[in-house]
Amino acid sequence: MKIVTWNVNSVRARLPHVENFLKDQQPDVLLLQELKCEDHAFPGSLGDFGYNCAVYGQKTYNGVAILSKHPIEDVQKGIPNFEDAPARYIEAFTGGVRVASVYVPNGQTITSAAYGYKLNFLEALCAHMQYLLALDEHIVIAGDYNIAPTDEDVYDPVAWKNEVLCTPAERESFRKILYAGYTDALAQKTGSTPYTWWDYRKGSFAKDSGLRIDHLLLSPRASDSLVNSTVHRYVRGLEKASDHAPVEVSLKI
DNA sequence: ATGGTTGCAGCGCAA
Repeated sequence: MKIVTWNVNSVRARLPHVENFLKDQQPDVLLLQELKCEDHAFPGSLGDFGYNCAVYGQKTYNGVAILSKHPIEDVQKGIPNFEDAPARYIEAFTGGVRVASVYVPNGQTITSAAYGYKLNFLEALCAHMQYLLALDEHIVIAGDYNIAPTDEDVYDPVAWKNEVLCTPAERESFRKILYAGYTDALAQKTGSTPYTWWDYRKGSFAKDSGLRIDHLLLSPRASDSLVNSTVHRYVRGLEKASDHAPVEVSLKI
């Protein structure tokens, strides 16, 4: 069972890349973030590739979706018990796994209202993820968390010290989710750099100036079935690429 | 060099 998360930075602008990715990689489930379109504008062609689609769209900003080769059931849009107008969370049960596609707010700057909102969002997300653990299912909550969990996940930790994406409060929020019982599937990967996002500016990808901010968090049951995880870096190197690469886990289910 | 790039929308904002 292959599950992939990918912030596409506009699904319409990225349509050829998404189609090619589905054809080439054949994931069972593809979790998308930053659709930047409403439900009616979501490309219907993706269904033609053999995927069912659950879409929570929004005009211009945000938007998340679940694509699956398996039937999609029990769809939940938005984090329960969290008043949150932007389309940043969608959850469903598919192929024996409960999955969610989450787009955590960026946070802009530490002094902005957006930063406080980000921390509130993370608190609500953590509470809901804790609730889900009681179901004792295979669960994969994946997406753009907009947090680099440790200095190991940053190309220049000194330059990024206390910058948004790397602040102690954000990292504490992330650790709370792990302490609740989730496993960061990519955390123990060694070898090449683990980055998932490279800024469009300053030739960041060519210099591998990246951060690891896209994560797949696994419930204990899902973690026990984890076979492999990988970042599809080549996708970031394509013409007209998203600034995020797809990130994959394979589970033995 | 307080910059740089992208997407949406149609100007500045968010990232």
